[in-house]
Amino acid sequence: MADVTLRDVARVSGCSVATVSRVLAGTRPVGAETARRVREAAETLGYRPNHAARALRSRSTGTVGLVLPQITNPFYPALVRELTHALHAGGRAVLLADCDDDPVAEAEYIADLLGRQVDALLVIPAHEERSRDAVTAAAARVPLVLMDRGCGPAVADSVAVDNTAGMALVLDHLAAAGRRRVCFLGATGTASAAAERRAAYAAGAAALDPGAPDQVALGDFSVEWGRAAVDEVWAARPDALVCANDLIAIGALQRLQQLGVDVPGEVAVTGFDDIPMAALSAPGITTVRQPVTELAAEAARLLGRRLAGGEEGSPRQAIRLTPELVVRESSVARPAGTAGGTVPAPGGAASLLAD
Amino acid sequence: MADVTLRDVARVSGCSVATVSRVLAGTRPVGAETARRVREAAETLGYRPNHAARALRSRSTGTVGLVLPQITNPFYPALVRELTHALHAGGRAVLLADCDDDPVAEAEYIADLLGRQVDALLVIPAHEERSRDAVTAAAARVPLVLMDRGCGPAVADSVAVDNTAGMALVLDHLAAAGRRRVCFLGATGTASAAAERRAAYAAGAAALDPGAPDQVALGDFSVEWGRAAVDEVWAARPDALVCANDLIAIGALQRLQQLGVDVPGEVAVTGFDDIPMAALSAPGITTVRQPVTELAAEAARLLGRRLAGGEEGSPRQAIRLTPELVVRESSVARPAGTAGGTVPAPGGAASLLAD
DNA sequence: TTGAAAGCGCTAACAG
DNA sequence: CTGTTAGCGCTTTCAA
Repeated sequence: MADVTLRDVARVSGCSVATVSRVLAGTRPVGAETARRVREAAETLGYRPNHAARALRSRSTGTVGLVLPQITNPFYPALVRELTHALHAGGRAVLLADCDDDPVAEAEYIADLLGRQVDALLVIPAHEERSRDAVTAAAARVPLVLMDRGCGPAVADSVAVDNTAGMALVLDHLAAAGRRRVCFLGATGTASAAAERRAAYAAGAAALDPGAPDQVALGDFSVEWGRAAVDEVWAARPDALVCANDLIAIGALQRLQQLGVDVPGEVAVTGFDDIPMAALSAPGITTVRQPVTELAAEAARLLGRRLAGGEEGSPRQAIRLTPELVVRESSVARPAGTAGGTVPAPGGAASLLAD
Repeated sequence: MADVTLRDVARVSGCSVATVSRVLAGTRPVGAETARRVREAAETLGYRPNHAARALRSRSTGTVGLVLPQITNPFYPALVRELTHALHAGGRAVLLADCDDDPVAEAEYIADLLGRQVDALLVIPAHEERSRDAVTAAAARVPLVLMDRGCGPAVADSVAVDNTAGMALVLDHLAAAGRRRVCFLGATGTASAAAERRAAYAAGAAALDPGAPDQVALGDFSVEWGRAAVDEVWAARPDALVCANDLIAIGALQRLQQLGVDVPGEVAVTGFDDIPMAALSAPGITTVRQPVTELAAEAARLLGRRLAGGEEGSPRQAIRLTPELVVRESSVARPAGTAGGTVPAPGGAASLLAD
């Protein structure tokens, strides 16, 4: 029951601790027979390496810190899931810190994680500017990958969705569906999601309607703002509301339903991110799905490369992954035959189970 | 830049490493002047304790493992948030493992976390029976607290919501609103949320309607089941659907709207948990809010007590916290004056911000 | 291919 | 109150 150490395994298998270490770590060639005996002894004794000792000696804890602005942001749980799986697959454990959207707390968590000898850091910065110092300092000490949001140019390797491509998918879809009077319900600020989606809308909407780039209402990424934004733009009688994320779209949809407006008949509504709620609202929301699994895989890969070494001098990488359009009922009128009674197919909706 | 060790601090402050250790850890009284010099030296050198070395020596990593069935379960992000905050407040870091509802993966993660010398474990078991062996074994090695779900009697300390009290809140509310033909849309299985809520419904519903305890449809905790369940019970023309969780309630609501049924006019719908989506659906769903902050605080407190020691022999504690009823539009007809046009007050809905 | 030995940075006896 | 000393369990030279 008590902890079995390398010495115990060495004694039982009749060789030295050094040999046992080599067998178990596979760092150097060891005689086949010896190796077998060692492995057998380790097995029967139930040997478990002591990571603290290993870390002290080898200066590597096999641990990665994950710093988030807010785990309750509905886009993050799926990302955290994929990240932990990708990192665990590489034999690493994940230390989680939720900084509650506070850059000061974020800096403290980062310092604490560095003190705990994390091998690397994965950070979704809480703030475009105010996270920069802490992130830059941390990036000088360990490999660090930024995710989802930016934090100034070339501060560290980064992985994020291609917001411009995503917005283009939405606009193409709306154009193909014959929508012409388009409005954008977005968010203020310089954060990448807000700024890039805004800019991509402005760039792409002119092709639909010369006046569209000016039909813009800016607030924050919330349901409340989505509700309020409808009232700001409804007088222009748009036939499509392009929302900068799914929460805004949900709010817009609620307000439209309250006003008795037919969606998608009178107006189409689109979101961005594909959070679980986008599939569950009625009508389901057409949105841009972030490639969460690929985002996580890329982040893990970048970390792995830097950890493997030999990349010290290589330039920062900024990886952008192309998202996918998920078409649901909020942008496409149902075929006439299925108007009543049938359950709408929740297009590719992930099944949510909970208790 | 290079790592500063206790020796460096000792040399600069002119005393022994032991003294420095004492000052910084506060384990023993140290002369005021010496302490000052040590602290000053540590400060100017930028000393950061090496947690790996500390862990190796003191057999305590200051780290707690958190093992979850599925972070994407919409009830867990808020719980994870509160747990990490509560534990960080106690100076502990959190190692996160998401086992994807697989008890085998769960056992592996638990073993890995133990190998990493976590001081304690917080486990939301993936399965009532199949998680038991791994949990029991782990509980023999470190303090372990079970959360949210059960895992056999007296396996470890546990913290969960009082499902019986929660269901009683719902039934009282419906009775006061004059509802009499009540149906339960629940889940099969022996997991505590399913079984306890089912039993509490059966016990409480008889007071409303002698036939109500038999008006039960059982599936799983999903939106899909919520939709299907309506069709199973609708023939009985209930005036209230009591759902075992919010996802079932969301599905039920969707199906009812599709059938053109007025909610809450013809039928009231209630949920359980108060996940974010419950506030965002239209109408908002009346539900039982789990006391997430208190749940987390209790779990942290139990862990702290066991870690402080002196409790080795004390019996397992099973703490049940009383939830709160959150009344929204799905169970209460709007006052006549506010029927049209105004934005519904999203009763206490947490503001969700995302990008 | 293997073993002996030297620590990694820190804490905890044990003296003084 | 403070210093000396002995390791925690492991990896990694250096010799054999």
